[in-house]
Amino acid sequence: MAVQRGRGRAVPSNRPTPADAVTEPMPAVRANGNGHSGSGSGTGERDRARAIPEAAVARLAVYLRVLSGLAEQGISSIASEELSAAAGVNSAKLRKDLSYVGSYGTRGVGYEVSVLIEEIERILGLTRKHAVAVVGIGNLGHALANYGGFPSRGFPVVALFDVDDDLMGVPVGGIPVDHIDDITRVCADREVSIGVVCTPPPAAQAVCDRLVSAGVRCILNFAPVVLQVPDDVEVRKVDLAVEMQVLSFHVARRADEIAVNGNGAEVPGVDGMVIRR
Amino acid sequence: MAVQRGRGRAVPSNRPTPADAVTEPMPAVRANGNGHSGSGSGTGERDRARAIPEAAVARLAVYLRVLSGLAEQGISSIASEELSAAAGVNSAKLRKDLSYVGSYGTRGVGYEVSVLIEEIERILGLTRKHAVAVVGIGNLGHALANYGGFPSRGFPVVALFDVDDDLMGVPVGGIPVDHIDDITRVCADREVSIGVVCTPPPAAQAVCDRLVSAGVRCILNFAPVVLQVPDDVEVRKVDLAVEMQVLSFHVARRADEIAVNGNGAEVPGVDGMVIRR
DNA sequence: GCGACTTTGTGCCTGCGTTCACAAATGGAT
DNA sequence: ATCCATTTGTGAACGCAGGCACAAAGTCGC
Repeated sequence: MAVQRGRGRAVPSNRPTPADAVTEPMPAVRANGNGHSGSGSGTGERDRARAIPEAAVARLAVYLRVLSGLAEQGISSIASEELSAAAGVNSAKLRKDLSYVGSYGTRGVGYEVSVLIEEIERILGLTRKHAVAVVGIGNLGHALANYGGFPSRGFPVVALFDVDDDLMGVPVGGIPVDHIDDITRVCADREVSIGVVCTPPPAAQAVCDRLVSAGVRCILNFAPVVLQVPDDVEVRKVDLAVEMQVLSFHVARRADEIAVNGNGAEVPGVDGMVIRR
Repeated sequence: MAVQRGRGRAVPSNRPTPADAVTEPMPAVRANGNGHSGSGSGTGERDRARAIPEAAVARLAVYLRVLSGLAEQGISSIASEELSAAAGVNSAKLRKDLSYVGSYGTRGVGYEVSVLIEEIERILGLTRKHAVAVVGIGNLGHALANYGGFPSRGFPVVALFDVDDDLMGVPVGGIPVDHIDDITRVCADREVSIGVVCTPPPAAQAVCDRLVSAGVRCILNFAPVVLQVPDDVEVRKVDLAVEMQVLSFHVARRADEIAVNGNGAEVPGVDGMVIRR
């Protein structure tokens, strides 16, 4: 998509760069004030180089999907430039991301699709299946239970929970709904490793607590509340209202800019990106 | 953890400060948050205070929800410390985020809930409603059409589209489904400003293109593909598979850590990346 | 009216993630 | 066998975001 960012930096950046910054050895106590949500993890300690940036992990998942598509098309080899375009990222970033996984490219040639798929799956822990439990079988819960994208990617939905007596035993997407009170037993029996919270906001924290005490250590939260969990539990949050509001912000910003530009002299020297339309 | 980070700063290297370095504070032109579509943009332009970091915008939406809850409980005033705890962030970060909105706090007291709600809504552009169109009325589309969280927050769903003839005219969540071929007319009539893509992957790009040519400038994409759009269109992506895979990564990492710790012998020197399997 | 106390707003520092740019590695051509 | 074209892998620079700590600013009690 275009965006010719050709000569990005106009003018040989003066900016002498105060290189002097001989910053001290740096104590590096690595506090980690926590701050769950997001990477949480941290827990510095002897974390050594193992650290793959959270953002990179998310992109690896995207690369993986693109690669799967390529494999289906019978493409067996690809260069970073092309792969990065398909994934919508900068090629240098792609190469660096892949370097976290290992060195599986061939200079002058590119990467072998099958190898990359294998290695990324290994890093993402997709070599084994992760049983998923969905809690809260409302609109969204229904949709997720029926969502084909999960099982096909190694995330079989093995349990559904709710409190509504009318739902008990009713199969949704092939799985009968269990009562939330049985969550501990059922999760243990079916070896659930990921819990998905789709309950109304007021119930979310309680449900989360029960999942945690049932041994679930990874939670995907769709409820618009901030879940409090122990340090060893990983929470990812998908908040539709927030997504919409961020879009709303951009609508508003855009409207403002148009108002400004429409009025008067446009600032010169703008590097493209004018937006007007 | 603990790690009392008491009086940390031990004599910071007294940088002589080469006066020249008077580099402006630089507001930073914040454009297009969502990854791709780089558009590095040139360094700060004269972009008044309108530059709010994307991450801060997302958090403002969270604060807003918390504040709404407080208002319902009849709480009229709150300090940053308490509000930040409820939102799950550091209090300094909260104050900084709010400072992007303006100075509406009272030192020694805190913030008035109603004022904050009003100002955040203003910044996020929530003072006017944003009509939403959902394309692809499958499991997820159904769920979204019925999702009560949207209308109640200023995002009325006003149109539904699909290609399935059996769905035409069928009301879902009170709105009859229209054919995708009518998208331009319907979107114009109902002044749709946000499009939500819930189609199968192969159809997503085409649907996106049609939304764009229908004048929609903000898109929320649930399809697992990277949408290509013009620079003036804002796309946010929610990718369930990626979320799951990130969780999977953490499951794997955790398992490794336990294995390593349990074993003891940690490979020395190796470039980290232990993981082997 | 004044001093003690509380809480905001923000300058500064630190660290992370992104990008640049180039050396190293490899295949193919001569 | 050597050279050239190509593409990877990564050291280093850069810029943004996060967090601390403190001055400013306001409240409350006396």
